[in-house]
Amino acid sequence: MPFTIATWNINSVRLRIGLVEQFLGAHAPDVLCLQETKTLDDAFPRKALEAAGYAHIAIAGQKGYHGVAIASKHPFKTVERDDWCAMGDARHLRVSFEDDLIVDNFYVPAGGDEPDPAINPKFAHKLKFLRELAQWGDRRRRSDTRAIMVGDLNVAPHEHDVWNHKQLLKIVSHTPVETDLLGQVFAAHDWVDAVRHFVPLRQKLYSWWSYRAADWDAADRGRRLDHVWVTPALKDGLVSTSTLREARGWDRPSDHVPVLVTLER
DNA sequence: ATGGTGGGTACCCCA
Repeated sequence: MPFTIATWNINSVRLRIGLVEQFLGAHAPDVLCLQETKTLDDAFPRKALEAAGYAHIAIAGQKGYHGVAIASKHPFKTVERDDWCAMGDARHLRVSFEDDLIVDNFYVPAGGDEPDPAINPKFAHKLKFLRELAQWGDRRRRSDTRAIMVGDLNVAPHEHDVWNHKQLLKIVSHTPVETDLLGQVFAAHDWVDAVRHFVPLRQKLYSWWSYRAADWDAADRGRRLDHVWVTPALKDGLVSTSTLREARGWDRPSDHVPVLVTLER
């Protein structure tokens, strides 16, 4: 049975629940992982997702900032939430399914504007979060573990994950210290980039375009900040991927678009 | 070199 997972930084799930419903109606992933839900759990639009066929919902919210959620057509076996950098932020959820498939959903700190941890505490926090992720990856996992890691990792790791590699080297999300650290996270578990598995590294691909550009589509100054990684046990089952650029042009859009991966589980 | 827009919240935080 093919299984489709989607990840989407929604930038307020309450404001954009209509877009979420539209997306689910059109693409019907088995599992949708959201970031930046920006709402307390009590105010999460649970009923709308249930009505769309997603009866199983895991939420980690906080007031105003951050917040992640996982909505699923299939029941969870376990739901866990880790605290990263001992900040108490709602930036992570892990669920498993009856067949022991694991899904981790992350919202990595954006890191502010100044890429210097000595003067920018937000950037220091981001680097610490990525170092913890690399350590987390060090935990020994069985070679047959079937796990998927998704989320807004707020790092565009490769040259063609940004519109201008040379110019972005000084910009938070594409600085060498960040891309090196994300590389360590990636290597720690022998992850497979399920999107780049299908889209060659030489081809530009973005999942985020700033709200500040006058014409995001024409300027096309995007970055690929949203990722879907799988363990080697799932690699041979990878079927397809899509990054829904058109969603950036929807009415009152998120600045991120959904990224989907289909695989045989 | 600068400032641009869009969330949340409560007059300022964050992306």
